[in-house]
Amino acid sequence: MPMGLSTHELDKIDQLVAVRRKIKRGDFLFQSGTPFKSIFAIRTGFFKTSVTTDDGRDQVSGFQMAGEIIGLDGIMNDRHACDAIALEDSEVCVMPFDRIEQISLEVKSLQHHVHKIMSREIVRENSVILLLGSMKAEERLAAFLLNLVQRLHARGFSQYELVLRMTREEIGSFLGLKLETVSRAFSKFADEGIVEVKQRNLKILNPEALKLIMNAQDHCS
Amino acid sequence: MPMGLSTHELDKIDQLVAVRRKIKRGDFLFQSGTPFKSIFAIRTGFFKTSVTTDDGRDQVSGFQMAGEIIGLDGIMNDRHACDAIALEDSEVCVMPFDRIEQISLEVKSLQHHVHKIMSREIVRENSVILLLGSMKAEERLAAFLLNLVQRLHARGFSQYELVLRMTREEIGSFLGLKLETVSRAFSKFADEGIVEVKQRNLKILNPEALKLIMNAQDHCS
DNA sequence: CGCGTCATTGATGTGCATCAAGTGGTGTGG
DNA sequence: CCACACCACTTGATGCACATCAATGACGCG
Repeated sequence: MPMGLSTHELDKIDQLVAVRRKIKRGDFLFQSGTPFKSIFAIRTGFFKTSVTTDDGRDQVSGFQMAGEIIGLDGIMNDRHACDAIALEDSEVCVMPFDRIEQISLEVKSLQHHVHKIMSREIVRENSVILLLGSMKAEERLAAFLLNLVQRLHARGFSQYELVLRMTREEIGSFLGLKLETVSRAFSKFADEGIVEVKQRNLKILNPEALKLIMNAQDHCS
Repeated sequence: MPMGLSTHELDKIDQLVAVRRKIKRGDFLFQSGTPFKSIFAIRTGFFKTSVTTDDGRDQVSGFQMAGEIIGLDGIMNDRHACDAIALEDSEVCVMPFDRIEQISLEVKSLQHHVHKIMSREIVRENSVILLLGSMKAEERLAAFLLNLVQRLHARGFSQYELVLRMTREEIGSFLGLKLETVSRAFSKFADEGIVEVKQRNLKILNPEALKLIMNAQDHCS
């Protein structure tokens, strides 16, 4: 959250985060097509967002953890453009977007903060596009794991150990791969001593090797 | 641009678009890593944006035409996160972002407009992610062509004819395919009488067929 | 006119999807 | 507390879509 605010400004911002909401594992935080009112700051838990085509194909477009913001896609059109589903019991701060805009008129740093958050989402999606468009299966998984552990580490968790909150199928959907391919890549990494996989518990033994794999850069023009 | 403004508000907004800049074909509008100051509204011309990994891989992340906004990725970090290159001689309105934020504090509708534009970019990227993650070559090309012609049509151009401003390789890069695959897909569409391709001039003879191809939905789970 | 760039088309290879069988962990009801 | 069913996962065998390699053709520009 933005720094260097007066107490008056802080009061304003407090009004935003007044309402909280608990979401059970497997439940929707919001669904594509439903009216957009608020964005959400994840307090605890873990979510996935997924987009759907007219013809029923769908794909995981991101995983979100505590401290991250979800729902920005709804601003345009006043309707949510993706589904958000809790992968574990979670709690979010409900932040009505019209309130945010109103307070942003008075608190300049909040306005800028909102812009940064939206820009960050654009940049994040850019890197997903890059991943999907130009990386091979193992490179994708390596990039995914490094990204995940880096975000967890920034939140005070271990730099090497993590619990995957999603299934292999959901990882595959996010990475544009089939679950079998994800599974095989995990096994290969494990064989090579790069990671230790026990169910959804993962230990990264050799992060440097993962970075090398991610940057294979051999083939693609 | 936002509607229903007072003349005073319009004056404010006029201050934004005072500066224009011409970009020659092949030149950068901005480069990844350079300081971010402004976003740009394309007045005339055509651009591509491309993202790059540390190891030198790069990919086209979008094509932008007149009336579209470019540069939103730079807000976070105050550095551009992608390259923007003109595919033909172009002209843009330079809109200093700090000015936008300043005026947004006074003109509520402008603030909301900015949010919508950023949200639209997020939604657009979501659909690119969906395309890259779950569609086959011909489906991708069909979706690409339909999207392109739809945007051109919204700008008063033909619903069926267009000139491709980019090479096959750039299309391929955007779609996560090799140029040969793009070329073959074009030839296949032409054989089937769905389109007429003469170099970069394209005529869509059967838009419905393209929509069907895009929504093939047969295989993928 | 000749060269460079872009595009087409064919032949071959390969990475991942698909299909299929089997394992292990978890939760439920007897 | 155990038996059963279910689901997530692993692993192997096979096939196919697209990449890769290579040769040729069509523009456009100096």
